[in-house]
Amino acid sequence: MDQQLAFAQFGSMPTNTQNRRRRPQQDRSRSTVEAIVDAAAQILEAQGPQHATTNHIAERAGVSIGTLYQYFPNKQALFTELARRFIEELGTATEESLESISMGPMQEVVPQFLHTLGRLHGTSPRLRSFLFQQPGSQVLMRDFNERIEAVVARVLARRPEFRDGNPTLTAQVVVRAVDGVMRDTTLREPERVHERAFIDELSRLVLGYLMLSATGG
Amino acid sequence: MDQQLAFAQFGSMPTNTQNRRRRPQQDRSRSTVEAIVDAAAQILEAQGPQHATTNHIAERAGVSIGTLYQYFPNKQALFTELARRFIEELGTATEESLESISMGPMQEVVPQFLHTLGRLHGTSPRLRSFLFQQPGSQVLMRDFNERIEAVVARVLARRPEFRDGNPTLTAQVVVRAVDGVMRDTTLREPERVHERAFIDELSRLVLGYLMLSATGG
Amino acid sequence: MDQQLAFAQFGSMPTNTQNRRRRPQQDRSRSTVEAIVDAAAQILEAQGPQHATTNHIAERAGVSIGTLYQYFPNKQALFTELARRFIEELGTATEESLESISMGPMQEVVPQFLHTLGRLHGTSPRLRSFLFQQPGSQVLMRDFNERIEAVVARVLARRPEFRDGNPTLTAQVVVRAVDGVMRDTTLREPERVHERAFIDELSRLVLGYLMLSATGG
Amino acid sequence: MDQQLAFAQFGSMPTNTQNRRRRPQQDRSRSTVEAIVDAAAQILEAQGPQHATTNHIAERAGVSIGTLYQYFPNKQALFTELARRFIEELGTATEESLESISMGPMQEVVPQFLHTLGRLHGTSPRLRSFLFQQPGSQVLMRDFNERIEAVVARVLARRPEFRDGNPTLTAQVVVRAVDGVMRDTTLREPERVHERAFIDELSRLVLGYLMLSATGG
DNA sequence: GATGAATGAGAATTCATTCAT
DNA sequence: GATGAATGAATTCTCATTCAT
Repeated sequence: MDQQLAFAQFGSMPTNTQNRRRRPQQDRSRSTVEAIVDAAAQILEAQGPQHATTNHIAERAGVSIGTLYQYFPNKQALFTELARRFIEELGTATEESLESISMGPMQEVVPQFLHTLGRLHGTSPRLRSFLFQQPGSQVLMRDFNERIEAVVARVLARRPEFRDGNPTLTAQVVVRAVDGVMRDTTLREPERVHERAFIDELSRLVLGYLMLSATGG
Repeated sequence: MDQQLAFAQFGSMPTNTQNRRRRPQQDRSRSTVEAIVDAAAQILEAQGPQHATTNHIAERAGVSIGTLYQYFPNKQALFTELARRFIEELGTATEESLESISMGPMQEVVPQFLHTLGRLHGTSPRLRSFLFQQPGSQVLMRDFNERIEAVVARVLARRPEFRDGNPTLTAQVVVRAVDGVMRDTTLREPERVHERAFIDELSRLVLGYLMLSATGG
Repeated sequence: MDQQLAFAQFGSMPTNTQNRRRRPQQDRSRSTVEAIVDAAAQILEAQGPQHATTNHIAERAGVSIGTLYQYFPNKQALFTELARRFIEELGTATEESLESISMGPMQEVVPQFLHTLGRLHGTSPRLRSFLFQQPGSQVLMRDFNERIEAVVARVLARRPEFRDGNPTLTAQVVVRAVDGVMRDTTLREPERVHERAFIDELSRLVLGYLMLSATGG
Repeated sequence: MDQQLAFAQFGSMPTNTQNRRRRPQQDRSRSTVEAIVDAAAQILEAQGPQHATTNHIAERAGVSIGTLYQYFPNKQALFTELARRFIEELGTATEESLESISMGPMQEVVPQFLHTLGRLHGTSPRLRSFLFQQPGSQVLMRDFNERIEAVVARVLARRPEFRDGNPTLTAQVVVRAVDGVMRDTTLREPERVHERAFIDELSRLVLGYLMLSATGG
């Protein structure tokens, strides 16, 4: 009932996290917003969109429906904020993992990266799927993917093997392909995402492609 | 308004009646069912799920709401039937394209196949996305993907290069990766799916992987 | 499924039963009406009013909905006809039983009568209750009860003990009291209606009253 | 329009919330529930079940349809609550009348009691008939009748004349017989229930039976 | 006469949103 | 700020009835 949403664990919100010195009232209302957004995320993940009614969300958040509308002009705005946070956190977490493992030999780096990605993907598959379905989440998704693709492109560009390739395009294809396999697999066979065999096979996909791309195809 | 839904062009298929309230006994009612399912598909694709109310669907189909409920016990059953048809047709079309192009050299076969897949994917992206989201479509999706993966595996197995590999696993990864890239790209940059550069890059992904897999990784 | 409705067994319809010489067509349509009315009775008794939709009735009767409307202008008319038949048959059966046992000593006559009444009451309690609830069945019910009350009054009047009483009033009270006990008991403890102890107790009720009434109260 | 339903005058009673969606927490909502239940009772009594639609009930209660559903999960639950209240109030009123008049001579007590019962019965005959028809009201009815029968049995047991009889059985028959006569008569000739002649005749029925039962039949 | 596909008014119910307290 | 009672438009679904074949 009170479990924090899993995706929230990958780090705290970066949105104006610095220099915050709030008065108690603000703290209270801050945590109210938090509670509402978390409640929405929980319900979406655990019970699906049909159950994510504003009344249900408010109840789960432990506030009245009136309070919910004090902070969000309408339901859509709540989902949009949730999407924003979700992507923000997922993006940050992904970037961090990526940066931290980027300089070893490809044969090691790739599986490590995929393993991390699997963990991130496995976190809230239904929520993720729902948010990416939302009207207007195109933009968010684009931003998110561009962010990830940019990191990957940067990582590739740093490597001598890719001096002659097109890191941007390569990154796009890699990220989307991995994303696709992960998403499908997460929804259909959630456990497999963490299995060694799965990671290895996916690594082969990426490595094969990178090798081809490195040499200019 | 009256444009036939694209996916319907791949030919009709046998009709299971599981989710049907009444089996049509006259020609008139057969085309009525068709009209209803088509209307649902059109609205879903063009306007999204929010607009796919039973009344709207009936109206678009040119029948009364009562008629709709004569053939479907509830809204969900209509969507289930739509999903069944969609997947059936998409599956058949995919299989056919695949089989017909399967024996040339890899460097030619793969782009051809991807081109076809791009066309099929581009057909009804929102509808597709919606249907795959539906409760219970897990099963349909699994069946569909297994079907495609089976054809790909069969094609691979026929090739001498893959004598030593694991065609089933390879097929799974290829199909899902391609599916993922296609899906993402279709939703975000629909035109790109048909561009030469995109197809070529995706071909590189597949070819690189296949080469690695063929030699046993 | 095809069992004739129990209430129909107490004798055939007296409505223009004589001199009938129908052509086959007429016979066929006669039995169609029969089938429809019976189907309605069966559904009402076995499944309750909620399930007695015109479509369901027609289906059970083995005819199309169109045919039903060929014979009855609307649903209400069907129920009215059913009520007419029900009461007609129940009335006739009751009268016959009553007349046939009327001249023995009271201590024997009354239990016999009550036993018969119990059998008649037990026949179709839900149907009976429903029909008597129908708008416009007031009249039918009044007629029916008056008919029964008239027979009872006649029977009483024939007896020397009641020479000084008011047989009409007495009959009214007896019939309604017995009817009330029967109805309650039939609905709540259907088996008891046929039990000796129940009949005996009810007999005491009637006999006590008749004795008081006979002597002028 | 705004006349309080007669049966409501017997005093309020404890409220069980089993069939309630939300328990009123403010005074406002308590009276809202009251208004809804009363409106249902009024419509049922005055216009019959066909007119007792949820929209009509809400309108008559002066609230929106949404408010109705805030307190009752569905229409049936509203009727169940109404039945509960009706029976509760009728039961209490009956018990009170009974207890208060129980020790005089039979010839006086019985008519008094019947007069009271007539008044209670005359209150809402259609509503009563409808409620007792409802699925699941078997239980309520059984409880109600057992309650009344228990009081009558207790009253009888206190009397020396019945020392040798079976007060429980006797009470059952008396209560059901009176109930039956009352019910029939209320529906068919509502005014008669209050007439002296009717009460006297019914008294004779009861007295005759009690005399027979007292002496052991 | 019979059929059954089609109709559509109307009923139940939901849920995002408002607003008096 | 917070509450929760109230709102009512919108949605799903039913079923008596019609009518072309």
